[in-house]
Amino acid sequence: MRKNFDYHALLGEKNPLLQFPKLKEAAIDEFSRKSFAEASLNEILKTAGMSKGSLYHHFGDKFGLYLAMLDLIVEKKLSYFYPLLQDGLDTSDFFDLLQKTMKATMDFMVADPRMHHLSNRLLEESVEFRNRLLSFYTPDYFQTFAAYVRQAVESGQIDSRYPPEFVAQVVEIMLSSVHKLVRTGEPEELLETAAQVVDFIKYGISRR
Amino acid sequence: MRKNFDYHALLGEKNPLLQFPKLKEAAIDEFSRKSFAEASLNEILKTAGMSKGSLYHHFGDKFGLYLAMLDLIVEKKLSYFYPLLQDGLDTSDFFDLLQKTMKATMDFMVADPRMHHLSNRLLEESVEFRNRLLSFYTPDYFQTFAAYVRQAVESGQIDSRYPPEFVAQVVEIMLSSVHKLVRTGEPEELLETAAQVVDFIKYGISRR
DNA sequence: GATGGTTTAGACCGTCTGGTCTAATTGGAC
DNA sequence: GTCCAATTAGACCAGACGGTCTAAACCATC
Repeated sequence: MRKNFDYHALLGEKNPLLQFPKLKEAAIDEFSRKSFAEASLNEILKTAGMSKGSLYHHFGDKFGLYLAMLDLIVEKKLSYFYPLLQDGLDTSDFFDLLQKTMKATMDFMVADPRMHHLSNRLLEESVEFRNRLLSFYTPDYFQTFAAYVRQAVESGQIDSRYPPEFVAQVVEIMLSSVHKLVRTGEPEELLETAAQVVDFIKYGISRR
Repeated sequence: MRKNFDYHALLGEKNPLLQFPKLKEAAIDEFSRKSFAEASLNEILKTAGMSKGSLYHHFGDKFGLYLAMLDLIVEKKLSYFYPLLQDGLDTSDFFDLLQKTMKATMDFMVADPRMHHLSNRLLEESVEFRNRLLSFYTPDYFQTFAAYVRQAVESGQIDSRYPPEFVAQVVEIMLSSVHKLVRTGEPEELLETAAQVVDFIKYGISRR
């Protein structure tokens, strides 16, 4: 934790990473392959052709670089979901919402698998590390499916024999595992697989 | 890679780790919390109260220790599945097999969550590392569900609209995610959750 | 051109890493 | 007790790590 450095200045439009494209790429590359502790700052700097002085001047420390990078990724990921919310989405049709979310998640994953990997890798970091990152965002910034699931149970779309938390977990497991289900990444495959996954979540695999 | 050291001697009944219970515990602890590269050998040694000389004498290097530990874990995990195979299991009933596998996986996870974590963490290691480990086992040692799935598709238990590989992947995703679905770990909860998961995989979550 | 803040370069620091090596200790065979 | 191999202890090594710091370079303003 560096003194006299305001990490908040790294977020949003003034994110200094926007001015260092090579650093951004090098960071995403390294942090998607290794955990935060395992990733080598020296390696990132070498790849990006940046000096240590510059990095510490702009980002404070290793954590600052990670935070700045994550902010860009989060923004990128959200950009895949904004269209959904604008297109007059009917959030009362749970499975339609699920299918669109699944497709958006796959699009994001295919567009840059490194970012998808990085998101999943973050979930494996220590609680302290994740909490420290979360402290820079408002609590409801990352809303999960839990709310919609509860709604869908009440409206009778989801069978009430399952506890809502169970369903929410299952949905999140499938969303974070899309990379294991997509093969080529071609647009038509994504559409088909997204439909298939939702179909599976909806009706299961037994013969019908 | 250490010269003149036979890693194969670490496996099976003569696994030297069996003679160093504290080392075994320390290793499982560290390797379940950190990746192979991230884990600290010095920390393990300190915790186990063992000297560096001893470790390198018995295990060759860090990799040897990991291999020996993994061998014990694999054996432990298999011990949860042997009973299934012996009890005159009807492998033609896919969903019965699935439920028993699910329950065994949960039992294993609850008995020692560190081992379950470690198995999952291994899947995140580099391909080289995993291949190096796999080279010490016969190819069919870790059989997946793929064969049974294909069988179940042919016998009409699984809907043929899904590609068998898709179903196999989905099953493996759920099996590796049991820790996200089990809460207390009490025996009755495990039974219920195992049934619930299989029910979900079979029929989905839609109202019926 | 002079001034002064911003940015960059990279030598350097203490710490930790996995691994090596040698000397001391242990323990069974005779 | 003697011998010798197996085992243990831990000092030591080179290299990598994140981070600090100072001096140079840059650049806008006048």
